[in-house]
Amino acid sequence: MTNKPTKDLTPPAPKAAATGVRAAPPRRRVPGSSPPRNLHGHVLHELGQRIVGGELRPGELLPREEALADQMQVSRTALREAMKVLSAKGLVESRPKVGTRVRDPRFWHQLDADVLAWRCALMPTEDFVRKLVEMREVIEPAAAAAAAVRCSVEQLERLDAAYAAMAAAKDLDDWAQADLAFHEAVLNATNNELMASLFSVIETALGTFFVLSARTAKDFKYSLPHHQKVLEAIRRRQPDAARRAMLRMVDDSRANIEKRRRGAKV
Amino acid sequence: MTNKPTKDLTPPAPKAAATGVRAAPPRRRVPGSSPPRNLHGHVLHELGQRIVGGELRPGELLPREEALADQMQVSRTALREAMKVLSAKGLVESRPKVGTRVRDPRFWHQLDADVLAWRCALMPTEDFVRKLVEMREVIEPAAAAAAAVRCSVEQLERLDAAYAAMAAAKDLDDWAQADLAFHEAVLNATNNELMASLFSVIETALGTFFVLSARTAKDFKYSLPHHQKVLEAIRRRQPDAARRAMLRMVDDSRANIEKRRRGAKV
DNA sequence: GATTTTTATATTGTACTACAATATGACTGC
DNA sequence: GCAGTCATATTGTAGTACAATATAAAAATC
Repeated sequence: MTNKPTKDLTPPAPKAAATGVRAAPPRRRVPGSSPPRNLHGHVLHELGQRIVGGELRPGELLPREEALADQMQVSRTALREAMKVLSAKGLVESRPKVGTRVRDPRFWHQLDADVLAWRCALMPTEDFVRKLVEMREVIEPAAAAAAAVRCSVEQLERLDAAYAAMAAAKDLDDWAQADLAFHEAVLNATNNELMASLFSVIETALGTFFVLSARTAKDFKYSLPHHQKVLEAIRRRQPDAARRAMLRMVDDSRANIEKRRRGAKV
Repeated sequence: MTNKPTKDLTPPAPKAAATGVRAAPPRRRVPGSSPPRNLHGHVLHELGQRIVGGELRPGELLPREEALADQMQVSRTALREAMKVLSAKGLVESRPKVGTRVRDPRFWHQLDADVLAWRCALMPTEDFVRKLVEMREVIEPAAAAAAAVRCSVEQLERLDAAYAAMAAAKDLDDWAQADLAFHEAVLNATNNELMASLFSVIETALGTFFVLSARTAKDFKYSLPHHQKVLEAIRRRQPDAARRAMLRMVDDSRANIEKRRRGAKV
């Protein structure tokens, strides 16, 4: 577990110091987070993806700040601001004299939107998809039930609007956007901001599903009836019906994803 | 919604620049997070608590970095490192020329351990406790069921150890520590790190409960049988029994907290 | 020779300065 | 009245210097 200070950490950006613009790394477009326009944002993403992606392994000691800043072609100031954020997400730990170490995944803030997005930067593993689905099965039926009990008329209107947008969707992109809005509206309708903050997980799960099902883009509206049942149960203030309808939706989605996986073994 | 640059933001620390040590703010000891030893850690906590505690209101424009750094008696460098973390937690948003603004609570990362701890820095509201309990009702029964299906022998041993520590607890502190370990062990036993990351919520909920029940510290072991039922159900690989037992435990805990609240209206 | 104490040293932590980038708002011209 | 231009305030970035800290080597002591 010795350090390798000579390991290549240089980002793909081919010294674009003149323009100040850095070339985007050739990675998949991640759903949730918009590409950073700040320098420390770039550094943050770069290091975050390398750590979560496994390129930088847990326990590994990063080069010292000055060297790392040089390799990344940024100032130590910018690097440190990125490091503080990585540290806040539980990915690294810095101590004087000893250096900055990648922490064990046990300490990572797995529900953080960036961490989730970085996990999906590469094609997500079957195991990770399973875990995402499990989270959906736990969260969304409960949220639907709570929404049926407590949602306001404004929140119901937002649900209606999202459903209408899904019904009117002309392509997969439209559908994906409206679908996301629907599930976010359900979480918000619980009037529990802790529940609503779990949207990062749902968003990642749905985004992954959309990517996996992208090649068979036809029949993307197949789950519309499921959504309608959830909506109607919430409107009628029937928590149990809402829970069951949502659970059916998620289970159906899981079955669908497993079928696709078996079909076109990536 | 105009800015008030003269608003007092000076921390309680009475210019302890000579020693470098800052006086601890007279706030409640928060359960999860250890007091920061770094300067930007202090600044982070200070600003975080003020924002989450409502002293700095959403939409409000903070003083510019130089002025704020002066008021906090730290360098702009340290202040900015704290700001980046606050920004990563969704609490503030900085833009050139316009300044740093406190964001709407809708954007706060409510599941972040620090944000949760800051919400509990003041006495938590009844509403917040209700939301915490709702989260427990959703998360923990599902986790217990998943643990019954998938937990390993090592994980079961950790559960056993935590239960033994609870049974052997001599005072409320011992009990609280072991109780926390038990619930963490259940989450870990799901073998789903996303589920395990929800421990910050459980920790906050249990911590709040301990504080609320501190004055009636006798009979703190009353929930031991509940824990035993959960443990045995997991050991016997009975997910439904585990789910029901855990749900009973949480509901019992909720009833208990409501009774205390009605009794000693704070 | 083993153990404790001291010292050296490498790395992060903090402060300060200077300047670049950027978005707002006022000003100008039409 | 409206579009375009420019001044300006604030954050963003870079660089330097030094303080604090923890490891490891070295020295002193038993």
